[in-house]
Amino acid sequence: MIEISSDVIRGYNDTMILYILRNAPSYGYEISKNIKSMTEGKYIIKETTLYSAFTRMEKNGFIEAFSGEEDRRTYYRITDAGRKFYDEKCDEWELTKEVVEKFIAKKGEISDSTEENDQNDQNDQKDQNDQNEKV
Amino acid sequence: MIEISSDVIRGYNDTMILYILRNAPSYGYEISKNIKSMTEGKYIIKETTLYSAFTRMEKNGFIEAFSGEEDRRTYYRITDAGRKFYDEKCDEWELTKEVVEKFIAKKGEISDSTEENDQNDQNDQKDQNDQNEKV
DNA sequence: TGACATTGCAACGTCTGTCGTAGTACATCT
DNA sequence: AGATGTACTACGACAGACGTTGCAATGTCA
Repeated sequence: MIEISSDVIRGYNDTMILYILRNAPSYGYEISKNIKSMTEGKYIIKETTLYSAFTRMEKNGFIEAFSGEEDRRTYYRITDAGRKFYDEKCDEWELTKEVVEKFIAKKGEISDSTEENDQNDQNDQKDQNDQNEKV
Repeated sequence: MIEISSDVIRGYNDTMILYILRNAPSYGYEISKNIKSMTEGKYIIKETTLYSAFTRMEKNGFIEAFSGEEDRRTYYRITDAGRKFYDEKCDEWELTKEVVEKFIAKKGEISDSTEENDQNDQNDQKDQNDQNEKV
């Protein structure tokens, strides 16, 4: 069973939380359940990760805390700055995906000759850099 | 200009390095140039990040160091364990992508009514969890 | 009624990958 | 001779994630 390591998801926990808060204010436990169900159990955010994300994002002005009137929960709502940050993270994700996927071998796509071609491509690009860009 | 934050790419620097070493042994400077040219300058790995990745991956048995005979460079080659680790990282990437993209708003896809529907979907799933999974 | 699970949160310390800064040494170019 | 490029190494700081613990209210089931 493949597991998502914390290093990989790092930097996107905030984005996930903000995604949920974009629709409606919520609180810790509900958000964690939402993340779990939305990913069909593939990703379960740790409690400490979640609550420390709240503290951090409140400090950064991305979310605001308020108390529920009929319960003892601490609710959070997203701010305009939070929406802006979320949008930027979405753009960043597209770029990250593009970059990382250049280094990912899709299953069934690799043959020996293909690998050799890949290597040649890399060298070609490197040589171009040496000549043109003076890296 | 969007920049890729280190938190986001964290956990994939090793994968990028291993991708290059899968084709042929290489050394620090060449690898960093390869990463830059392969991503068209969109991602430039920091020297310290690169060399600390070498140390870590050698300790983990994913790569092996050897000296170039005609130069003073330290070359690295990938091991079988390194290839296995790389393959696992590729599988993990597919899963990570699937998970993260559930929380990413694609441009032009969002309307007010759609957002409300999203919210309803989340609540439906949450309620199902409450009843079935006893989260 | 009593035991146990769930809900909801806070505090504390640790770990790890990244990165800023700095330094060394040799080569090449102008 | 000085600037720039190549090829590393060492050190320390930082930040996000997470393990652990604790605690209090509520729900559930026997």
